[in-house]
Amino acid sequence: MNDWTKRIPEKYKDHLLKVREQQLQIAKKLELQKGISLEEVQLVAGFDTAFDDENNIACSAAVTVDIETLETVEKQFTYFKPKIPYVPTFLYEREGPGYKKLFQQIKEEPDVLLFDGNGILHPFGCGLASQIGYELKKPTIGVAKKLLLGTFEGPLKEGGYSEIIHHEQVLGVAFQSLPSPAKPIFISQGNYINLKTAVNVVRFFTQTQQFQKKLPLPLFLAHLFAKEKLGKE
DNA sequence: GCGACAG
DNA sequence: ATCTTGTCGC
Repeated sequence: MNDWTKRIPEKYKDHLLKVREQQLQIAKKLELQKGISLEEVQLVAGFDTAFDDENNIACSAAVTVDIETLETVEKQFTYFKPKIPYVPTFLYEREGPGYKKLFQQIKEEPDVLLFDGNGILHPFGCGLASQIGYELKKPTIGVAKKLLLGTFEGPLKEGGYSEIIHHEQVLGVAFQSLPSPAKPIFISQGNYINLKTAVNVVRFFTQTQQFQKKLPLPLFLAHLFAKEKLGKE
């Protein structure tokens, strides 16, 4: 049995243990069977955050891309002060405030939101993407660069994928978006979307470009934009 | 038994 | 996440 409470700083323990309860409650209410279908997806927004610990400031950015034309239709950003440090399994507590503020600034309603991190691929079934999808009532997908938990059959060939299993449950998919030396990315459902659609959306945005990228285009662009607005090209 | 641990 | 040079491979 893993103990995910051991790395919680004493200072934040009271608060984070309450958040843990919320995660467990939200996990039960997620819509993961039906939700949006690929045909209904037109605008996809990628969200990412860059940090400047020196000045205790962070910048969250969102870039919305049209799935048909691959054109950027909107870019937004906002600054905010992180309230807690990064604690494994509580990423939402650190980056969530920036995303909620940012979402309100978006004018053209996206159909799907992509986040750096996990959805249900989380020890309590409720990662960053799921928590936000629940609060905003929007279809969301989590895309992580490192595996938080679970196992999958590898090695993967370029373009190949494999289910991520944990406690005999399929919690996501490992997808080899780039050739061999590179590690795969880990896709999981946030809310209001099924795994198949989530994987198709991410795959689409990593392959339909002239230059292959590890992360789906909206996330790649949001990452650049957030860093740019923090003055750290 | 200890430790792993999204960004 | 972020700090950063050289270095390996196609």
